[in-house]
Amino acid sequence: MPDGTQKKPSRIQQRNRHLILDAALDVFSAHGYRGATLDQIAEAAGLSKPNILYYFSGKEEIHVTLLSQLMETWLDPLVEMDADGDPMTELLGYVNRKLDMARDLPRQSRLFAGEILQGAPRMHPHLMADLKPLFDEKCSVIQGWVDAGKLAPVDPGHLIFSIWSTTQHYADFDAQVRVLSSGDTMDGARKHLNTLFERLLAP
Amino acid sequence: MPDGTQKKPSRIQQRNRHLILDAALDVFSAHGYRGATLDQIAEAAGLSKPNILYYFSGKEEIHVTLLSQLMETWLDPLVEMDADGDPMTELLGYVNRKLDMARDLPRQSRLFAGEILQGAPRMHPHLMADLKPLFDEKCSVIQGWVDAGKLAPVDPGHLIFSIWSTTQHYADFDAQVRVLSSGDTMDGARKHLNTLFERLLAP
DNA sequence: TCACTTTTTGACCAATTGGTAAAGACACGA
DNA sequence: TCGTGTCTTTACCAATTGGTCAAAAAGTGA
Repeated sequence: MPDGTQKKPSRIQQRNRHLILDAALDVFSAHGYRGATLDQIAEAAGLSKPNILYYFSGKEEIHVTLLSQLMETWLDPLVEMDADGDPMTELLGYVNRKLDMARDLPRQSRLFAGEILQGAPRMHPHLMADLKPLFDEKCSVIQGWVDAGKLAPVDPGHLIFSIWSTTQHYADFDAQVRVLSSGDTMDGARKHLNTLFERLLAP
Repeated sequence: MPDGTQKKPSRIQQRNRHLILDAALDVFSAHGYRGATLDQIAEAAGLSKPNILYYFSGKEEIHVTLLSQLMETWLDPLVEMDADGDPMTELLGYVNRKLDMARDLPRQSRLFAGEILQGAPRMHPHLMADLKPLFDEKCSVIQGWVDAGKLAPVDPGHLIFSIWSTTQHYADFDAQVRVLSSGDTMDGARKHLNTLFERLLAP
């Protein structure tokens, strides 16, 4: 088995681990943890099942690896929100970055949503360790902006929830959105959400 | 087996079908379709597995029954939105009714979310047949309000998406919300969402 | 080329899962 | 009380699933 403690993963190891994780993202995001099978992942990756288990110790390790990687990507746009910038610009920028992610990384969004939906059994520690402190910090920043009169009074926590829910909706509920709307969904969504949060936040 | 074509389901049939559906709602909403097992449902219902299959022809029929029942409940608050009422009152009323549902029926919300998240494999027909016409109708109503100058210009479809996403977020992402907030979440949510939509929609 | 390591595979489990068959327990009107 | 239809259980499948193992194949450096 590939020794995790060694420094240099071979070219082949890098390629195959990447193939597996990408295939697993497809399968897990489409069917959920329990609904995904190693056979499906193996076929999507173009490898045999035992070969997959040569690179990962089991189904759960693949899932956890995916979730860990996801956490970084997920927090990134929020990290970028700058306490010293213009409040409205920063917040609308955050909204638009989240909307970009819903458009460009829908599989990741659905993987995350599925995990939370089922009570975050595998992600709870990550939420506590990584998300919570960042969330609290950014809430303080927003509260500071409100106190300085640069934003209309708003509950920072619920504001962030609103940004998350409205943007991720277009990835997570895509099947529903597609039934109900025709054509240029994302353009309309962007315009609508910018208006929504601008009107909410203008002092 | 209980003949579905007959008029009178016995007292026992009613009770047991109800027991099964309630247990299944627990299990399906917590683990998703594939993640739920008949044994779990049977145990939660306090019946044996073959006994469950005496009342339902299989796992899928239980799920579909649940989804069909859910559709009615789910559309109800939107049906109630009255074209002849005061636009702002009607829309805020809708927001608050959806928030009530997120608070009182989180299992149903999660069952629905899980189904959509996985591409609505079993619900797509229902969405087309029931949800779509209602959605279109209410979009027209809202557009009428906008045209009459009673609301700020807004895209009706995306407005409805925003209402759905922000309210259901508190049920579907409950695990995350609970990590991040303390105590009186629902009260704060209600105040925040009323402000948000009032500010968006005030002409 | 050869020895040695890394990668891949085919054959195989044990456990779980959705589902069945048939016998038994129960309810209830005559 | 009996007989008939409703309900429940015991015992069982066949298929799927996550995972193992030893051996074969493919690289790799000298």
